[in-house]
Amino acid sequence: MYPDGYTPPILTVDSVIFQLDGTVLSVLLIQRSKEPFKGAWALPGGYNAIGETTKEAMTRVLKAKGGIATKDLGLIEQLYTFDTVARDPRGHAVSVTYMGLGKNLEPKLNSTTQNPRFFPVTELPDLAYDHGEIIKYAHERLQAKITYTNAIFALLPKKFTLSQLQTAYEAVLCHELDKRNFRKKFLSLELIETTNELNKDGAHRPARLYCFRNPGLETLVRSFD
Amino acid sequence: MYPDGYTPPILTVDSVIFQLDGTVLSVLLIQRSKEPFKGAWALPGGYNAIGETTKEAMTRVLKAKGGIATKDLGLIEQLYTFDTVARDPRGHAVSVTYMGLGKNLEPKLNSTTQNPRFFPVTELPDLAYDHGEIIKYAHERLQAKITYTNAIFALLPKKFTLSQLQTAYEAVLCHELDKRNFRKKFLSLELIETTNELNKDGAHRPARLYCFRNPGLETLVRSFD
DNA sequence: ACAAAAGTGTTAAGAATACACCCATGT
DNA sequence: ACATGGGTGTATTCTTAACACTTTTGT
Repeated sequence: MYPDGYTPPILTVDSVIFQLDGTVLSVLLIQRSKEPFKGAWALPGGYNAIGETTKEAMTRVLKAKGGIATKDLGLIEQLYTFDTVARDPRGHAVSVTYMGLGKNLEPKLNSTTQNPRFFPVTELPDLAYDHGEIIKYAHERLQAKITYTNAIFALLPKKFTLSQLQTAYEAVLCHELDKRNFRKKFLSLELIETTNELNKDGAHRPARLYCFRNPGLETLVRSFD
Repeated sequence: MYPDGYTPPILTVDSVIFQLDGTVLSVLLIQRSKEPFKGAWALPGGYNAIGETTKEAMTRVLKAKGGIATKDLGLIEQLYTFDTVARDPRGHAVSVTYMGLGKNLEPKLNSTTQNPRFFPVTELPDLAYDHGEIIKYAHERLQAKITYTNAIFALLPKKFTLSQLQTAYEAVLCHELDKRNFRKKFLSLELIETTNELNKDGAHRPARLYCFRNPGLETLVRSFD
């Protein structure tokens, strides 16, 4: 099977799935059904077997344990590979982590899902393994990513108001932005354009809807914030 | 050994070691002594066995095949994990890659080194596997890294002139910078301070030597370039 | 009429860019 | 004296940051 005398460590994948819930950034967690850390909350993750890419394993595991289909995510990115020998009490496991961004995700429950639920990043329960560290790392990466790319699109509906856009930035960055400066700056980047539709949703002036010019990830000409 | 019916892929590590040779950025390659790709140039890399962290494996392999001690590197960073199932013709291998930065590295040859040599990044030979892609990725990461951190320190001697510093930036970024603007900007970041020593090295005015205030990696207050 | 969010401009400070000459040394 | 790289300043443009009121709608 393997070359002479070589035995590899276990390979696992873990996913950090973010979405916006109202004005806060949330992350998908599952509740472990087995030891170790039985009953504790954790990132959806599992084994990566030979013949399967890490992304395939991530897709399979995310569906099975978290009830989320990878194709419903707007952006997926490999984050980091965690491999402290001691991180899994069962033995040496190397975990390749991915970050996924989506919107209005609703875990579809089935016989293998493990109580998937979105938690605000500011109110996380106690977490299994080193998953708290992984989420922190993912959040920092996301904060950086939205300042030099248009990655925010993956957290928003196709058509959105400037207020929604600003709220998304504020949710990820965890601080407030000045409305006039935000709009001026963002519009000057020429990433979005107005549709001529209006969003009438309350007892106030309707808001214009915008959409991104290009569907994919782009690097900004001037970084943001 | 493993949980029920689970067999992991092979785990390998590969290192992209950069240093400056005069005014160009160079990368360490070895010449493969076995199939596949026998005789071709490649990044120093090898198996990562159970019980060994990826960083430990990287250290061991870099010494064995490349003749370079990890402790001689000024900065080491995990880059990305490459795992296209087809990337290694022998079968499914997942490679965790690291980037290392050093200065005046001289491979120490021994019975296991495989003809290690530094090649300018602009003049690479044909490379085994997907190592050309990996080097390109590492180079881009390094370019980004020196614009928002003081990572350049790892490519320079402890004391250096502003011209050496500028040359290092130019070598990594592959484009020229304006001398006056470079100096004004870099000094305003307050990362370096003057020693009162001079570098007398030729038939011209001696240059002041500077050093970094802090020994470790720092994020810049304003990003560079 | 009131509540609620949408939308809008100006000024001042700071940062980036473009650009050319004198200085100190060795030969 | 000349060749070589070291060292320096200013003017212009662009970017950021601070800041408050009017508009449009539903109730």
